[in-house]
Amino acid sequence: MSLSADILRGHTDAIILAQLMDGDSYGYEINKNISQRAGGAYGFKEATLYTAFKRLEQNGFITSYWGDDGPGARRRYYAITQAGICQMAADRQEWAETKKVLDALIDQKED
Amino acid sequence: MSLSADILRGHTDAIILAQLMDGDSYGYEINKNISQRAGGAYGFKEATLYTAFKRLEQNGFITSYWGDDGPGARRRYYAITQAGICQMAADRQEWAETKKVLDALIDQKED
DNA sequence: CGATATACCTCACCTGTCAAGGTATTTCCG
DNA sequence: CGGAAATACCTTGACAGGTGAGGTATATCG
Repeated sequence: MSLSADILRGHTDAIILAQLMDGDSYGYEINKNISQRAGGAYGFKEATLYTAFKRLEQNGFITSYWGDDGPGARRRYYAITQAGICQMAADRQEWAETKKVLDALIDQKED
Repeated sequence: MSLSADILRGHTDAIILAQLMDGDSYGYEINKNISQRAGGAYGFKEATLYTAFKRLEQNGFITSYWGDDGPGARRRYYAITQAGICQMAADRQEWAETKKVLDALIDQKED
């Protein structure tokens, strides 16, 4: 099953920040890691990804720099900031809360 | 904690359908029930609610009818359709999948 | 009679997603 | 060497859902 976009809306930033907790990375790689971790069930569209980077940087949650060119084209690396780490923690709490609320609302009432 | 709107986006329809599984109801009441079930952490804005009703009805997931006027103003009741019940089941599965994927991506890595 | 609660509805605006299109570099194959 | 493919980045315009602000109508209470 693949998830519809609106379902993930609002979690985009948290997902990217979580990836950057493992160390600096660049767009293509971040997206590949996300797809892999999600079991292929989900991946950002490029436009979504770069829009998110811009937003995150403007908010001070990440910084970026041009890295050494490896194989292929030049890469822009992103690093999480202190503020980004705080935001990430808040996002995790919000996700925990979301699960509680939605479980109560979409309530399976099974058994 | 109150949840930001984007987080719930995409779940609006599922939440309403879930409420209607308990029987026909009308806008104000549905919203009150939702707020209550969510422990006050969340409630739809009226505009969101009525937009959703219209969308759901156009998609054939609910039907509506004017009910007996009780106390206060006239009420429009909504009922879930067979298609709505199917949709609800699909939404629940999607929610289960969402939890899995997001838990993997936002990964707490605690202990 | 006016305030308040109930109850419904619409419109313009904002934000995030994404299809489509574009640029540049490197590698691989023939 | 030439061209295709993979890597890698970025922008634009359109679209959909949420929502602030505003509007309507009825019943109740003081």
